[in-house]
Amino acid sequence: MAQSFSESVWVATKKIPRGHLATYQQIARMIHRPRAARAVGNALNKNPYAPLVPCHRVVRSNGTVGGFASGTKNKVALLKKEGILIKAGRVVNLKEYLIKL
DNA sequence: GTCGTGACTAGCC
DNA sequence: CGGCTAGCCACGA
Repeated sequence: MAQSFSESVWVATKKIPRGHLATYQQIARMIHRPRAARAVGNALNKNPYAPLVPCHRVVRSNGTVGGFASGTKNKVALLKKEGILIKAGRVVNLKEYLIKL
């Protein structure tokens, strides 16, 4: 499949199971670009699969939600709805929610 | 074809 | 512990 870097990002993000999270670095690693965490964020920002790609399940390696196009608060509320607790814009027990490769 | 920007990460002071 | 700098990749102008 001649998928572009961005497309690979969206595909990898879509694979995130409900109730689980992934870091930008993790996504970058999935697509064989462990140094492209920045590009991952850039791709998700422009993702044409808006509601299809759970970009809200992608957070920073630090556990902070980071920034989101539709408003971080909106994403935080959505994550909470999936059973993920957010505290002060940060994911609680991030390690427990992280997906396994 | 070159420059600048962005939802990042890791290292250094 | 906190802030800043450098490196990374892709895309738009």
